Amino acid sequence: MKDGMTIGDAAKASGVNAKLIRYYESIGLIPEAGRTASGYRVYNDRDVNVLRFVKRARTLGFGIERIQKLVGLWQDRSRCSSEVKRIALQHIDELEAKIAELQAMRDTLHELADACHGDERPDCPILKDLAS
Amino acid sequence: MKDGMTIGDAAKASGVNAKLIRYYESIGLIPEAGRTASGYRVYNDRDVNVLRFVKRARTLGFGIERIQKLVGLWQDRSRCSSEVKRIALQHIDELEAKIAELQAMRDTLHELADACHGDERPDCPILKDLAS
DNA sequence: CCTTGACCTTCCAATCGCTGGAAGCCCCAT
DNA sequence: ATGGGGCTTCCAGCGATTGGAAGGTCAAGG
Repeated sequence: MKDGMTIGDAAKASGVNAKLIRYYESIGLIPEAGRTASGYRVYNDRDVNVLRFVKRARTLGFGIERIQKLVGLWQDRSRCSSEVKRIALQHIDELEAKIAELQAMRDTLHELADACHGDERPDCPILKDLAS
Repeated sequence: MKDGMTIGDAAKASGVNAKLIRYYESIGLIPEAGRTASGYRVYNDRDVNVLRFVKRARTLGFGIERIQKLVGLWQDRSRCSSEVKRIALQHIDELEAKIAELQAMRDTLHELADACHGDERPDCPILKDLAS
């Protein structure tokens, strides 16, 4: 094999660890790797690029299913960028929703914590709120 | 039983559904409920208050383990409010971290989406970024 | 009294995206 | 040939639910 690497090499080259590469294969996110005669998976630079794509997409918070679509579009030279953008905007919406949810939690807690003396006395607005 | 309700009644009264109440019991978040002769769980108003407390704490994003501590403090009349506040502040820190992470994702994606024409052409900065 | 239907019980499985471990094979260097 | 690393598979767990299946119980109506 000229271009072939083991899963460990592909892991180093892509930044996706070997365990996770196998997992991605098992769920069909990436295609089944080729094998040596003794059963070792074999990867090439193209495979590593796919892994890097996946890793970057995960970093941006995309779920596996959406990444599958994105990989498909990436490899489809006749794709419409509108399709990609649609997926991105949908994901942004979900991020916004989650952010708003967490901010609401933080704001409420912040108010409660501000109102709490935080000393040796048992009186506590935080617990009062939770018990209400 | 004067004060006893079934799990369904406790669910309605607390807003925590029956399945979840059983789950909370199974993991030890709430104590084991009493039982009727035929094996039905029995709840009283005090139990419902605990369930409401748990529900409110979940709404604020606290994890189960921390809620366990909060319930303990709530029921400990000699608690220090500082202990409660410490837990709340810790949780706020974690919320902040998560918010920042999601915002970073959103901001990056927002920039990419802005740069993407979103039309029938295949050229797409979003995919370019992911492939980089 | 019997049936019906709504409730209750337990247990098992799936979600999402990993991560860890166990048991066993392969490959290379000493 | 022996050791140690890397590879293989499979199984299990994380957190916090949710769903379903299979079966027991209860109250009301015919």
